[in-house]
Parts: sequence; C-alpha cells; structure tokens
Amino acid sequence: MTIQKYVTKQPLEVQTFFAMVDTTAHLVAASEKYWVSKNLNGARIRILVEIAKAGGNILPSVLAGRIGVTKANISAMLIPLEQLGYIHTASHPEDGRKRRIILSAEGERLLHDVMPGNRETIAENMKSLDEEELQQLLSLLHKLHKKLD
Amino acid sequence: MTIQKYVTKQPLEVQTFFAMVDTTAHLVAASEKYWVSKNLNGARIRILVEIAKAGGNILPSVLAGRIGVTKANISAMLIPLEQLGYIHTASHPEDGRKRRIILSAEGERLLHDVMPGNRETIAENMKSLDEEELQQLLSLLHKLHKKLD
DNA sequence: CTAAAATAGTTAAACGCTTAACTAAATAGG
DNA sequence: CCTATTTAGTTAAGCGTTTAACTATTTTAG
Repeated sequence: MTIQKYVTKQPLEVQTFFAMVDTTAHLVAASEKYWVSKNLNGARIRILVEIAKAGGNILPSVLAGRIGVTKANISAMLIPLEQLGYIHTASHPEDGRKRRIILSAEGERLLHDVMPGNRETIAENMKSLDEEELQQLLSLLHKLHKKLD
Repeated sequence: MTIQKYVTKQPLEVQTFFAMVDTTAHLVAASEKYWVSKNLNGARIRILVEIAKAGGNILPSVLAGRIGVTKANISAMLIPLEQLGYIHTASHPEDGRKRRIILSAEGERLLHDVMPGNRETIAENMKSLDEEELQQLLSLLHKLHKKLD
C-alpha cells in the first residue's frame, strides 16, 4: 500500500504511451497557437478542410465520421461556422432528413489564406527529425494504429 | 483557388504530425474506456497519481505544472476529488496563500486497486510493437520533444 | 515601515467534446 | 398500405479545459 508503487519506473510500453501523449499534446498546442494568432481555432478549420476534401459539400454525419467526433458535436460546431459565413447549408432534395453542408466562397478563401502558414508551423515543429527519422516514426505509428480496432 | 489544393498529399512532416495526433487519440480513447468501465475518469486519476508521486501531498500550482494544465483547471478538478473523499486539504502553516492537497487513504486505496489494470490496458494496446520498436519510437519522441520549448 | 509588486488560488465565461434523450423522415415487412 | 424500425440530425446536460479578471497573502524596495 506504499505510495512508492506509483513512483517506480514504468514498463517500456507505458513509458512510450505517455511519451506519445505528452509529445503530441505539445505539438498540438504549438499548432493551435498558430490558429489563435489568426483569431481562428483548429477545430473549426478542421471541419472546413474536411468539407473541402469532400469536394465542397458533405453531410454532417459523414463529416463526423471523417473527423472522428460525434454527430452532436458537428451539429454544434456548424452553427458558428454558418454565422461566420464560412459555410452555408441546403436541404437534401431526395431525403428530407439530410442536410447538405456547403463550403462558401469565403470559407474557401479562408483556407487558401491560412493553410500554407499552418503547414509551415507544423514543419517547423517537426524539424528536429530528418527525413529518414520521420519515415521511421510514420511507419511505427501506422503499425500501432492498424491494430487499434 | 481550387479546392484541390487541400486534397493533395501533404509533405512528410505534416503526414507524420497527423499520424501522431490520430494514433494518440485512439490510444487515449482506449485507455479512457478502461476508466469509464470502472466508473472513473482519466483526468481525476492523473491528479491522484501526481499527488502520490509527490509523496502524498502537493500544492495546487505545482500539481498544475506537473500535469501541464492551468491552475484554474486544477482548482476546479479538486472539488469533486475532495467530495469523493480521495483527497483532503489543509492550509499551509507558513504561507497563507498556499493550500496543501493531501491524498487520503481512500485515494491511495483507489490507485492501488485500479492502476495495474490501467497498465495492462496500455500494454495491450501497444503490443503491436516489439521491444526494439518501442525503444525506437520512444527515442524518436524524445528527440522531437526536446526541441519543443 | 510602508507602498508597490509578485505570487497562490478562485471564479466566471466560453469552447470543444461526450452521452442520452429526443424529433422527423425514410424504409421494410406483414 | 400501415405499422414498426431504422436513420439523420438536434437538443440538453455534463465534463475538462482555457483565458481573463479577481481576492488574499507575501515579498520587495525605497
């Protein structure tokens, strides 16, 4: 029952897990700082990017699946995006339950303006690894990810 | 201005960044599922573990620093932990601003009960990598982390 | 010694996210 | 056809987190 138990060095898997969590959190925070500096936020941009990737329009539930969040969350997030004019929405002609989410010209323009800077920021934060190391890291991550379902 | 711009394949650093974010999110979700299965949650446990690591008592601000969240957040999180009886608090004898957060016997018991299962869950999720790969991943993460300040 | 600055902690408002309960529309089976 | 089930989306409540503004105490410097 000694407290010591929780201080002892962890097994390698656990150490690696926490290193991932910690390092990723730092990387994400750095990336988020870029968005904040542009008076934006990452979650909203992620949605706009996903609509763009889908060709400019998409259904909320598909969007949720792609981003990996719940429909409820997407529902909530679309409200400010519409108010800001980055998207607009239209009902589906063949299925009254569905709602088409459409990237507006303004939304496209926004992405065009801020995505290059975001990529630069990320590259900057990753630059302590050379190409071979990035490749190695990427393949380890893929291996890890593949087994997680 | 074509939408295509956001669909094109990303540079290696960016791919790797997103792979980290994605894989880590999956790992964390799997770990969180363990806590939920015990009617607990990861954030609260993290605090209790940190108090234990500090030897059983700690100041809120130190705790915040160790965990990497704000003092405001710790302040809020301590309330339910105290109500649940996992911690109690005492004023600092030499500095009236400070507040000593103390792990209760119940808190210790809780950690004792649930930490082994957590470690097992994590190990289970990491087991697609062998020891050499874990070591490799860990050292890449350290290299990446070191340059992030 | 006292006034000013620094420090520890709290509170409030906002955000992104979840689960659970709900509404409305479409589909499927007797 | 009509009822029952499934599907798409919304709403509400709760959690962990942040920033900003605040209070109370301690430290510092003239």
